Amino acid sequence: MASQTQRLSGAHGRHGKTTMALTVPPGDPESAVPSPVTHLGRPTPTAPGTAVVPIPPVRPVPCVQAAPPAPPAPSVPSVRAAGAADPVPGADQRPGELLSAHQAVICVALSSMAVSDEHGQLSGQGREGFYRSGRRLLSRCHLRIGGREPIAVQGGLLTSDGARFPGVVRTAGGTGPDPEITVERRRRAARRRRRLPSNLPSRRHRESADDEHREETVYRQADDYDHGMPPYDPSTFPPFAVTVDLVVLTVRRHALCALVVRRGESPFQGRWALPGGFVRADEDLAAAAARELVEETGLCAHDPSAPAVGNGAHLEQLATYGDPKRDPRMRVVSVAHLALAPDLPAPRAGGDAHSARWAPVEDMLGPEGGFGREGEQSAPLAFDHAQILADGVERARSKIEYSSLATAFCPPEFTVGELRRVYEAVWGVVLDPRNFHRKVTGTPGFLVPSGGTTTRQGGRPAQLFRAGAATVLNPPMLRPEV
Amino acid sequence: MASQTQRLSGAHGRHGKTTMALTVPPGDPESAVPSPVTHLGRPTPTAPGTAVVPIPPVRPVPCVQAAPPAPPAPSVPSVRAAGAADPVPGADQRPGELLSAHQAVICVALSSMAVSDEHGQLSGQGREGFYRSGRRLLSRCHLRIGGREPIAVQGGLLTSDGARFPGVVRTAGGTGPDPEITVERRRRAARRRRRLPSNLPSRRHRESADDEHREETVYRQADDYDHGMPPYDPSTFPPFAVTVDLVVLTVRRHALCALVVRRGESPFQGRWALPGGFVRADEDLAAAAARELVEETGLCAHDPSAPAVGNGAHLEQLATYGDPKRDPRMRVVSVAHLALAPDLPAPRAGGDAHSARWAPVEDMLGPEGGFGREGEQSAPLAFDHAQILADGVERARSKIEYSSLATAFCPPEFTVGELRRVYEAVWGVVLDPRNFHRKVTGTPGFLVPSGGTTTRQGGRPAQLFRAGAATVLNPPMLRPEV
DNA sequence: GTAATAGTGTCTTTAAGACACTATTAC
DNA sequence: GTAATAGTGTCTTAAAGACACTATTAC
Repeated sequence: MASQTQRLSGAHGRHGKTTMALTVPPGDPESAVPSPVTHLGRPTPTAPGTAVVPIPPVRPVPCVQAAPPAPPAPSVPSVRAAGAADPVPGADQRPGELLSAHQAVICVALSSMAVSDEHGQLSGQGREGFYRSGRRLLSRCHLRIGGREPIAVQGGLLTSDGARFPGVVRTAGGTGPDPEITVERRRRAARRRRRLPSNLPSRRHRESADDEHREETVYRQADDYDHGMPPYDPSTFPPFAVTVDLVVLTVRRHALCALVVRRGESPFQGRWALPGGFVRADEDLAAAAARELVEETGLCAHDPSAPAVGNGAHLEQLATYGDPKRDPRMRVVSVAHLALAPDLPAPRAGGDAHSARWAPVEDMLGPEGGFGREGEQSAPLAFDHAQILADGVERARSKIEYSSLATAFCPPEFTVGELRRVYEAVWGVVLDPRNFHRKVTGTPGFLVPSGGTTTRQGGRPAQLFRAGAATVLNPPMLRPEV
Repeated sequence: MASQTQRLSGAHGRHGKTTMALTVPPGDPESAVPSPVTHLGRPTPTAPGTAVVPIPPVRPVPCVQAAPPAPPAPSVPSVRAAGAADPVPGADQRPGELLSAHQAVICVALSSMAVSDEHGQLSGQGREGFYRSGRRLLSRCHLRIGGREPIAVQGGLLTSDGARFPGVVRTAGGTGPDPEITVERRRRAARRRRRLPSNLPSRRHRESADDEHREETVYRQADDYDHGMPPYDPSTFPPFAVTVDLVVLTVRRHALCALVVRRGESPFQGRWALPGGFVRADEDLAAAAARELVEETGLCAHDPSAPAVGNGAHLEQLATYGDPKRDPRMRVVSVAHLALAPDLPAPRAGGDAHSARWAPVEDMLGPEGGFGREGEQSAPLAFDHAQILADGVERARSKIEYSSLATAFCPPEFTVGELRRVYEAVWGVVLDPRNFHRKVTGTPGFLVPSGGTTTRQGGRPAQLFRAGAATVLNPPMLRPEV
């Protein structure tokens, strides 16, 4: 491994200028050879224009040289600020020793940059801090509270121009496991339009800002934290991905079916899954679900305030699933939505018949995923999608009891018998046609006659209806015992 | 402004070694002066050990020197890989010219680092790429599809050791606004335990991995995107913060009340808000809600599978709110939960009576937030919390119709009259005591007599009951018309 | 005693469950 | 004709609404 020595920058450019740069050997003949991967900094100590230094042991990070001139300290009420270049207790700073660039942690967003030690903590020691346009904007403010300096707990970049330096202070008589005061310095560069998520939930704060920075110090009493919970600062919010998953239900051939797509990649490669995708940066959750619905089925979700018209589908939020282990790759929180659609010709999914289908929910929710029709074995759904599907089916089953949502499974015009078959398919029961007819035609606003009749189901011509303005069924449609 | 010239690194350390380092003038006397902010690289061209270079115009980033020796290209099926050091068309690479360190964008996590241009895009040009232990792990693979090179669209670091280089290819006859094929190279460093979120939702992929890297190329046909939607790659998932908000309801003095806390900071400083907080990295959503509930009220949420025992509160997920503008600071998706609690002595909230209280929901859900008792004006709740509260109240109102959840508002032992007053407070109606008594005592499993009696409500001694095993009420408790 | 709540019983009304019967089509 | 579905009407039963009446306590 080349990890014990590293070639670092310091290559001299034109005009004798020196720059922060990763070293690349000049004129390497292999550089013109087609190669998809360029390894930089391999151990070639004899290459011209480069130099190799051993990696310093570990943190703390020593300061390269003395600190540059500094502006006067911003006034912080009730806090005495010590010099930033004060040697931090416990830090074996050895001035003059150089820091390995790859030993340090450097965090940047756009044309700003933050440098911390290898553990990702910003303590303000050495060169750590936040840089922009060549100026260190955020560095540590030394605080003394009652003559004591807080013990640094964790440092972190909040955004591209904001950082957080928390610490804790123990008073002399403290005996419990928790420190009595938590102190945070929050610093951010001014002159940015973007607001910072610096201190979302804390309750007390004091502020001090000068022309170039905004700085806040937050004090938390230990009794803010009950039951011995360790102080947790929410501004170090962990990275989440937010997705929407869709439970799209329809009634096909007297069976309740759900739309599933086949996964092309691991994990769960080849398994069926619910359709879904990531929520975009400026997209509402419902909009993301509607977009996915359009992409997968071509259905437009109609506004829930308007009655069902056209071939719009009903779409509502179902529940949110956020088990930390639900996706083995990363933390994904999925906001599941439920869509109820009339019988559609066929799933689209890029024209690939193997990648999407309507699957009877009965086949997917049995023990161990059950078996499909014609004996085709169907593995359980990917991720926790079986649970999401089960929750969606149960929501649909209960919701058609007390709402007029069953019409969302029907075409714009339908007969009483067709609506009854929807109830029978969703609930998995048989209903008395005469009592059902009395119920639905006797509930005001549930169905409105459209005038026509049809014999598409055979038998005597049946009246055609449209969904009425009523959305709730009171008294509800009673679901028979199983 | 000092932005036109920058002091850059190149300070010589001991032993003549040179390192990538941000410049700090040696031995600056002011460095020992107490100062909370250290500005680095201020325009002091005469400072020893430093050099100043003008910022190069803009991107593309020129390569400093020629590329180092490169390993053989990993085999990628159906793709012809060109050399990474090939001059990229359109890049006015001027070897020998030095790059301003602050012109470049550097993205790093832990002891890895990625370097891109100032626009945050990783194109593989120049020194751009992903570095770890001094080796460039991720760089651009030049692809040619049908003799054409994809047009780079966007580059981005996926995680600390994974990057993505998408591009699009137009065929000769393409006329529509969308490119016909989207190509992505996804590269990640091997030998890390952490799984990568490289390609969550795409369906087709081919892979090639060597010992040091994992690389994937993803092709998407244009017909994957319906209705002229632009290609959107979900692996560039935007940063979301995920929180839980709590609608904690109780019945106090014949009124349905919710727990609210006063915000100490902007936005909505001084306004009341629902309690809540960030979901931790390895925490389930329900666990986060239960933790917040304990922190705010001291109540333990009991397992929903077990019947109500002790002073545990009922806790269930309510809905998720993710409007992009719901928090002016950043994108926050909040998973709201509903908790039903018996009447508690007082909110805790660090002992500060001004920072938390039980507020009647009637006062908060009226038009414009309404007014509190005793004429105290109460501003509308912060953020979209009024909507969340309204949804939570409606959930509670409907759920006690068909479930035994109303007992969650009661102490462990309660009388029929106390339970009736819960229904009356939640629904805001008056119920006939005799019919109510017949209903609740006649529903099997709803109430079980505990044997004792009480006269705490005055009048004739009333039997004490506990909540029974039944969770659903069938037929439901009918809610009178308003 | 009054006033309050607790509890039982009766009558009425609503609406669901069960089912007999007729109507209209396809074949 | 048979077989299917569509639709109406009747009887029974479950359960809610309304309310008279008694029971037991505090004061």
